[in-house]
Amino acid sequence: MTIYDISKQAGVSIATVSRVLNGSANVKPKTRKKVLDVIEQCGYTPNAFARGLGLNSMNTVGILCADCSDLYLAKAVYYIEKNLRGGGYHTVLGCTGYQLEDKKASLAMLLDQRVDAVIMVGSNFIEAQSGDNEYIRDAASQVPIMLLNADLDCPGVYCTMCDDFKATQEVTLSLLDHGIHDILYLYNSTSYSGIKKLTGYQSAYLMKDIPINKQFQQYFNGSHEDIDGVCKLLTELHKKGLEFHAVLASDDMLATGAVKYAKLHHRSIPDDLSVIGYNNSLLTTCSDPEITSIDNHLETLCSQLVKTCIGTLNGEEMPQKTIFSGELVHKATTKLI
Amino acid sequence: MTIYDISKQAGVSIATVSRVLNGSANVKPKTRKKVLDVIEQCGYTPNAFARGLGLNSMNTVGILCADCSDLYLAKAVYYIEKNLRGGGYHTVLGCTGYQLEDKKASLAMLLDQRVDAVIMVGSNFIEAQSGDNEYIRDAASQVPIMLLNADLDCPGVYCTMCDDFKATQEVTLSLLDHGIHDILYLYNSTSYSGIKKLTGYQSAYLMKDIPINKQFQQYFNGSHEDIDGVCKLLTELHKKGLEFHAVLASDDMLATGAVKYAKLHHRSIPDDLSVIGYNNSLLTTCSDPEITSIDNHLETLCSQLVKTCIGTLNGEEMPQKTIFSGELVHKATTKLI
DNA sequence: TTGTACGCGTTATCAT
DNA sequence: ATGATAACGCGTACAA
Repeated sequence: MTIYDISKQAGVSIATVSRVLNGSANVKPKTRKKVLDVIEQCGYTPNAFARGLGLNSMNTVGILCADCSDLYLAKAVYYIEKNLRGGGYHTVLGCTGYQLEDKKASLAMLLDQRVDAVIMVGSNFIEAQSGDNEYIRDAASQVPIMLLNADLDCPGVYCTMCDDFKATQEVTLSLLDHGIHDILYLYNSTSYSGIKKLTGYQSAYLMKDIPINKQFQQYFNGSHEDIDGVCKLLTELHKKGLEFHAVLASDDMLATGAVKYAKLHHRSIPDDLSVIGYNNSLLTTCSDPEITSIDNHLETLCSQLVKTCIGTLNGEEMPQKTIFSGELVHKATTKLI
Repeated sequence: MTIYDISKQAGVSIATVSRVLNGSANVKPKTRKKVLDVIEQCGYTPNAFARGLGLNSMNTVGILCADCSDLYLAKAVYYIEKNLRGGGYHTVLGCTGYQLEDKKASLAMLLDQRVDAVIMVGSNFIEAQSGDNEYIRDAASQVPIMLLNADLDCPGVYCTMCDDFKATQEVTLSLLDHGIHDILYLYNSTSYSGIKKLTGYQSAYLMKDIPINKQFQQYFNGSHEDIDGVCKLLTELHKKGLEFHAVLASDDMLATGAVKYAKLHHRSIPDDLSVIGYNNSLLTTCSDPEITSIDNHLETLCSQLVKTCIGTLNGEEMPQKTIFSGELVHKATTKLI
């Protein structure tokens, strides 16, 4: 069933059918109705490939994320897809994993597929070595690239992020002000935003002129679901004699591990130990006590990102960087005001 | 940059370029090299739309799920996408929500986009009223439809699922055998597999000739993340005087709520109360104690589903139904063998 | 082994 | 307001 079949049955030319299909004004109401009737009756749908060939677009945006089964990334994908759909765009998804070569390959696949734009979700897409981001710059010369929670200065690259630095800085300051100076910072990512969070923590110490103990910055090198591993790490530190009265984690999973550790060693939360997570995800309410966590307003970020994306595709001038603030959500693992 | 440009620069016809591109055997090695060099040098990529138009396929499969931020569905999407990519297919994602009309619209979008097949993830896609599944049957006449954890008898529809009935039946039997007769069954879905799980529970009572108390079948009508709501529901039942010494949940989130309830009311797990979840997700290890849960081998299901999908697309004869067994994974909320 | 020419189903540009 | 026709870029049957 093609546009020709419709045109014949309706007794008009394909041009007229096309006009009806695309809502062109220049078509007599009576003709329009006739054509629409035939279309309805035949259950005709325009061929998307032919349309794509002609317009050089299938209204499709690619989403890249390392692992869409990750609690946080999954939510991001969800919000982004929803907003894209609302804007009339299809979403093609690629989970790249954390290896650079795989990221490159996935991005190349999307470009081959002629997506209109690419959205890269998660700061892990920006590598520490500037040269390793070259493939993103290259891609940006072909289609707009949108980054969520990452930063890359380059024409065609648009960044939407939460000010993670400020968020951890403020929380750390607050803890220090309450007399808790031995804050263990627990992190599992050295990505762009991972580093931002860490430096936020460090800067608070600098501001208060309190010396930083490197022992208090602990990198957890395990899977994103290995809560027990986190518990073990803290237990080791504990046994080594490291004293800490707060755990600030770059991730709710890590914070959950900290709560487990506290229970295992009968340390009372929040009196003896405060725990603060990041993302304010479902995990914060699974734990007992529920975990205080930094919320980076993911839904807002995603909504704004897609607005910027669609705006750009419409040829509008859009901001290269959009930055929101995080917010500490108090629950039961802290006794701060 | 088109195939014409390449053909000119290489001094051959577009047919030869096309042959090189598609790995046709009938091309002289020397010619092939020359063409490949030009392609390499120009960074040429075939236009996917034109290719799609000619072949009537862009090697794209649509995934539909109600909510890809749901822990379980996200994992499914992850595995499926991975397998599809491995098989050379692109993935377009649609989150439909739980409303029938939205599901219909999403499916229609995918068909308009001319995907090669559609994968519907989650039993919530099969409605209780048979007529409400008509849109799926219609779609199946156009492209193969793959169902994960759902069942629909219809040509062109392929089902891959876990035997949820057997899984809950066996667990319930085991509890009954251990003398626990007051098992609260907690569920939040009346989908195909939701019903299967429930009837598995019921059938165990029938087999043992133990009367069923309807009070023990509790439907939780809340959000998929409302752990506190679950806790409240159980508290209410408790206060009403309903006695139960086990909670069998259709979902780990519900089980997490049950653990919370137990703590709140100082009921010891597993001595006074056993708790069993479903899906064996991350949530089972977030709780303290860790939750015994039924694992339905999602990764295996997804891998098999994609095999069936790709096989079908290759014109091979594939089984209409593939059924795997679930497995109880013992953790700390049960004392069964 | 290679080249020519047509078809795929649209959109868009001109005429009329 | 409508129609004829040329792109769009590729795959492929057929010819050479």
